[in-house]
Amino acid sequence: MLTIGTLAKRTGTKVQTIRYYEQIGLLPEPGRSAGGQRRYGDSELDRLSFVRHARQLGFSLDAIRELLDLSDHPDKSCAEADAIARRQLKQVEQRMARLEALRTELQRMVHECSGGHTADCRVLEVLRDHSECLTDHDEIGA
Amino acid sequence: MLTIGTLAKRTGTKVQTIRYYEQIGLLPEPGRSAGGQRRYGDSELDRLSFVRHARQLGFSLDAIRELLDLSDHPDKSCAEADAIARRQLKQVEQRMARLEALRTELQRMVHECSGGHTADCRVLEVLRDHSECLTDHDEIGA
DNA sequence: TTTACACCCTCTAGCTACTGTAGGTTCAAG
DNA sequence: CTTGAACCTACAGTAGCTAGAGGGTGTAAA
Repeated sequence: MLTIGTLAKRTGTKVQTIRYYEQIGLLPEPGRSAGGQRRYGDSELDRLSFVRHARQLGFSLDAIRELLDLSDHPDKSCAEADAIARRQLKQVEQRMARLEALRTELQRMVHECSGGHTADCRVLEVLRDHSECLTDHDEIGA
Repeated sequence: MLTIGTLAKRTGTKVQTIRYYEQIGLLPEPGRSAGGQRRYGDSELDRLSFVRHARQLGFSLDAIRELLDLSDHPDKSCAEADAIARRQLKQVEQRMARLEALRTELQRMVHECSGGHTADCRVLEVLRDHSECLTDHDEIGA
């Protein structure tokens, strides 16, 4: 039987995060000690590891909920899990493409800056004049 | 004199977002019509364009605040603006490296999935077994 | 002039995925 | 039996918006 702190250490999660996952129903309510403290077994350890690993791969908590549900029903078709993973892959690829454009523009800004006064700063100039920009006007926060 | 809606359209920003920027002090309080509606001029248009462009490049609102301040003081040294941009570039490069690792693992998951039942799903299996994983145990959400 | 309707106003709450704090209780070692 | 680390609940805060309620304004046509 593990305490919440031990579980946290084993999975690289903060204690609060574990309680949060329980609160939003991602982890089941665990057993308690006589004094009311949470006590975990191996199944909870596995489940939390699954969640953390999926988070590290960038899956949203909603996606993880679906994946957990699929994992709990071994007879269901694999297609759904596959679709979720493909969706995630696509998102990652889109983000990478977007970041690459950003990197290019940032590099340009930085390389062209000569280091004088802000009046002639290339960095600020580029930010001021959107017309020189390579990236377009759509989504922020890729 | 522009209404907030016009300003929003011209800069590709939502009306609410403009009011939000004003609220957190990123944009100055504009003049008002007799009836109390916001009216903007060209300087506000420029300032908002600057903000949006910087946001598109992934700068945080705090970083943008600094950049705006530098932009308002043409005699200051350019070094600070340069440092902010370099910091941002570094962050973008880190995120890209991280996403590349994710992409690799996601591709592996997806390619190895044969499409049967979830019991044998490669996607779920990889998530379950962290030891097969190439990415390490640190930050989430790169 | 009235009326229609798009647009504007403030205020508040909600989103994701946590993280931190306050004020108190439990557990295990010594 | 005492100490101190670890636990408990409950609530507030983070970034950067976004959405909704409930009402007021501005302008153009009838």
